[in-house]
Formats: sequence, C-alpha cells, structure tokens
Amino acid sequence: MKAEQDSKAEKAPWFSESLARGLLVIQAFDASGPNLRATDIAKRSGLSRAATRRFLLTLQALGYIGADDDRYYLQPKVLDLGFAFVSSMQIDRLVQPLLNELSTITSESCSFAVLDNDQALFVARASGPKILQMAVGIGGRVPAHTTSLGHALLSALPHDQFEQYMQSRKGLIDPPALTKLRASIEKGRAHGWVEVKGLLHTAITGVAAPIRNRSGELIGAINVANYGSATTKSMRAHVEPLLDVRSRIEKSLQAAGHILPTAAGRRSA
Amino acid sequence: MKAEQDSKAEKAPWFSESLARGLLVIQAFDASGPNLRATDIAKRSGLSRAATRRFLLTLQALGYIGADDDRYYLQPKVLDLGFAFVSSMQIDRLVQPLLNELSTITSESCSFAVLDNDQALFVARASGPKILQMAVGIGGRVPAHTTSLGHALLSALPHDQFEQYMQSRKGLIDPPALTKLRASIEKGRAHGWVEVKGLLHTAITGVAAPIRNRSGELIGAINVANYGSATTKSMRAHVEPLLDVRSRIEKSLQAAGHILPTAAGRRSA
DNA sequence: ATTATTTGTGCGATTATCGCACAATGACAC
DNA sequence: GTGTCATTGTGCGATAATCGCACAAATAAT
Repeated sequence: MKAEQDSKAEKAPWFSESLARGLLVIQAFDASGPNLRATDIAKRSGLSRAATRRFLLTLQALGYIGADDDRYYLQPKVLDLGFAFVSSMQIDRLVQPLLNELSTITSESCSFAVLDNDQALFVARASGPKILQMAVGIGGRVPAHTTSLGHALLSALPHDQFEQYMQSRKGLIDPPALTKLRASIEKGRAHGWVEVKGLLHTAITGVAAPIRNRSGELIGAINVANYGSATTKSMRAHVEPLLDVRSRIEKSLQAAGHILPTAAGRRSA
Repeated sequence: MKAEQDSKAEKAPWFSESLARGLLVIQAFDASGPNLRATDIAKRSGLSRAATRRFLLTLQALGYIGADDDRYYLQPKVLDLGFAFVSSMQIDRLVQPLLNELSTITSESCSFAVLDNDQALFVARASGPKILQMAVGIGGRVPAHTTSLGHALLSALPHDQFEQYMQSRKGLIDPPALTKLRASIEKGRAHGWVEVKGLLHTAITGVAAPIRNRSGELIGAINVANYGSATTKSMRAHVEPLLDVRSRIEKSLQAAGHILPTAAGRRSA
C-alpha cells in the first residue's frame, strides 16, 4: 500500500536528490557481487547512466570506490561510514571492554545489538572460549523474534511501538509462536531480562537484557549465549553478571552524554 | 605540499558536490559523540548551516539519521553502507566459514584484513578459545607495520607501491624498525607468508599470508594470532593450515568472480 | 529583563546536475 | 575479415536543484 513516493510527490525544497542518489549507488553494490560495470549499477539504482557515472566518479575521487578499467568496486573506506555509527556510539571504548569482561566471567559469547526495524543488528561481540561460534557476525542481522537479544530489545519498546511490531508480524510468524513471543516479552518487561531457548537453533540458549538511556528509552541490548548443552539452571547463573554489566554499560553511556543528555528538555508550556 | 584543492581549482564538471558534502555530514559524527546539534555539525563539516540542515533532513528522511528535538544522531542503518563493502566482497559467505575452520584447527584467533592506506583494517574474525582477545574489533584499524596481517599485506604490494609506502614511513618509524620491516617483508615475499613476533605487544605472535586475486593483485590477508606464550615452533605448526585455508579462500573468491574476472583483458595493441 | 546563540524558513540568484546525442571502443557472430 | 550490438566517454544547452543570506521565533545564558 505504500502510497508515498508517487509520481508527482510535492517535492520537498530541502531534500537533496543528489545525496540520496549517490547513496543509492553505494548500496547498489550490496550483495550484487564485488565488481560491477557502470551500466549494471545504473540498472540496479534506477538512475540514468550519465548520472550513475558522475556519482561513481565522485565516489572514486573521494576514495570510496575503486575502478579497474571499467569495473567498479567498493573500497574499504566505505567502512568508515558504517563505523561512524559505531564510533559515534563509542561502542569500542564504552561497551566492548565491559562485554569482554562479561564474556570472561561467564565463559560464553556475549553480544551487543541494536534494533533496526524488525531485526536485531549485531554491533559488537566478545566471543567466548567455546569452539562453537555464532555464524552471523558483526553487522549481521537476525529477525528480532528469533533471539534473546531481539526479545530484550522488543521488551524495552514503548507499548504502542511494540504493538505495531506485533501487528506487522501477523501472518509472518505462526500464531502459537506469536503468543509465545508476547509471553516472553511480558516476562521480560516484568523481570528486566529475558531467557530464550532453542529459537534460532535448538541448541542455542541465551539470556539478554536491554540497555536504556537516562529517560528509559531503548538504546540496545546485551546477551550471554550458549551454543551447546547449557541447562536453564546454568544459564540462570549468568543473569546476575549480565544485569551487573548492563547497568555499568548504562552508567557509562550516560556519563558519555549518550542520546538525550537531559531528556527532560522538551518544549515547556 | 598538497597543492590540490586550491581556491579556484578548475571545478570538475562530473563531481557531485552534494554527494561529497552529504557524506561529510555523516562523517562529522565520527568520534564526536553520539548526538550533535545542527550548528556543531556545520562547524565540523565546514558547510553552511543551511546546507547542513538540508543534508540532515535528507538523511533523516532516508533513515540514516535520527533526530530528537534538535539533536541529531546516526541510526544503525548507516551500517548498511559500511556493510555494503562486506557483502560486496561476500565476506560472510566466502571468507568467514573458512576463517572459522582455521580457528578451530589452530585453536587460535584468526582474522581477515584489508589494506587501507598504511593501515590494516580488520574485516572479519574468528575468535579462538583462549581468554585473551584482541582489543581492536571488526572495522578497527592498526598501523600496517605493527601486525603480521600488515606485513602480509605489504608483502603482496607491487614494488613501486611498497617503496612508496616505505618512503612515506620515513620519519614516522625509527630507522632500525624500518630496516627490520623491510627484511620481514622480503622474507614474506620469498616464502608467501610472514611471521611477526612482539610488535604490537610483546606477547603477541602471529603468522599471516596474503590473499590475491587471479591476476596476483592484493585483496587482503589472513592470520593466526596468539596472545600468550606461543613459541616460534608452535606457531610454525599453524603455517600449513594457514596456507591451506589461504588458497581455499582464493579459490572461493575467484569462483565468485572476485575483482577482475579475467584480468587479462587490458587494452591490447 | 537583556544579550547571545540557536533554530526554522522564505527567497532570488546561481550553478550544479540533468539526460540526450554522438563518437569511440570493444565483444561477438558469421 | 566485416557487420552488428552493447557499452563507455564526453560535450552541451536547458532546467531544476542547491546555494547561503537574512529575518523571525525560540531557547539558553548573563
């Protein structure tokens, strides 16, 4: 039904077409393969070949794109853009050390993720000493309802946003699973943490807790995950360090002036 | 002496100012903290406040930036841009599994990195079972001369580019270290792999090998690293699996049509 | 209350960006 | 070898996108 973006849509005087188009070009590379020709990219991005070429040249001049003869490929520099996010959140400085600590205490893999629409997006991880490793790496995404991290994230959402999410999942998740999901989230809201067992894979068990800012809004979530034969009991033992590290991360982020410094400061009467 | 970008520099008819400026805005967030106000960003990016605002609004409309009252912050979606690189190289699908395998065989941490100017940029990693972990995570950078990965990368560079690198390091690295570096790289060129001990930290030892495309050009490098008391001998035992995995990664990338599919196809006479 | 900053926005001026059109190049078939 | 087809590089005039100033409103600091 997406009625927006129609043919003659008002045009906003502040919208920078060129920027939007240029970003389209970067994303045209996505899974499409390592090196593309100008025409391919034009097709993928829906821009004219001439425009595509101009953007490619520009990006090349800026060092984001390399060209070999007439094939184009992304340069590692584009990672700077993605990691502008990571460094803007100061993940490496504020979150990673505490995550490492948690991993050492629990001898398990610990991750930090944020919510991106209906997905949990892995931003940082401290791998545990166990052999089995999570297949999805940093920057990877997983449907929120399939992991403890996702449940923790959803449990910290405002009610209306959560209901909106649940609504959007209808038809995509079978009803019994949906019911279970809601139960899990409600338990999470009550306890401040969640436990999820055998959702993404039968052998995976995880405990997770949301990270909030000073005004209680969701920032992300951390978890402790076991990919083997952890008992519920053994996982429960990880909850205390989990919550401890959680609040230390929250303190740390707040001290760094993270998202909404005062948060009280809305327009008053 | 950067004589370029001078006041009235010819102006290129194909360069998209708007794209370049918009990207500047994203990067203005970098380490500057999680949420900035329009004026800050204008200052940091060197653009006029009006222009800055237009780009912020545009990026917000595209979902890359969030706004709260009048603070702006990056949304996780910007990671899509960075990971356009990772997915364009199909790291997760082609490299990560083999990296995991190498880590399992050696019981050590294994990483994949690419060369970005004078730095090794970590793109993927399989953490080993040991407690000690590398402090610098995915997306992180380290001066090339300080790690086995960096040495491997440098050893696969064309001679002129390598010499250019060495030239640029003069004055930044003390002469004896530079001499050692050159010796290490030459050994690397001869053997096809390098061993580096105690450079970034006295306790770190690593063996690494470059990854090349079909035409022999550098793509990246992988390594096996030990953060404890590994002997030279024990590390040597890792060389065989390292080289084995290296060539399997190369095959895998080539099969996926990686960088320069035929590579013979230059302009002939 | 008064000043100093900041934000939001309208506007006319400018120039950056558009996409067509053509020549040149290489791919491929026959 | 020659003829087709697809793709690239590039000029150009037309147009619309982008510029930054300037002013009002709002907020924070003195």
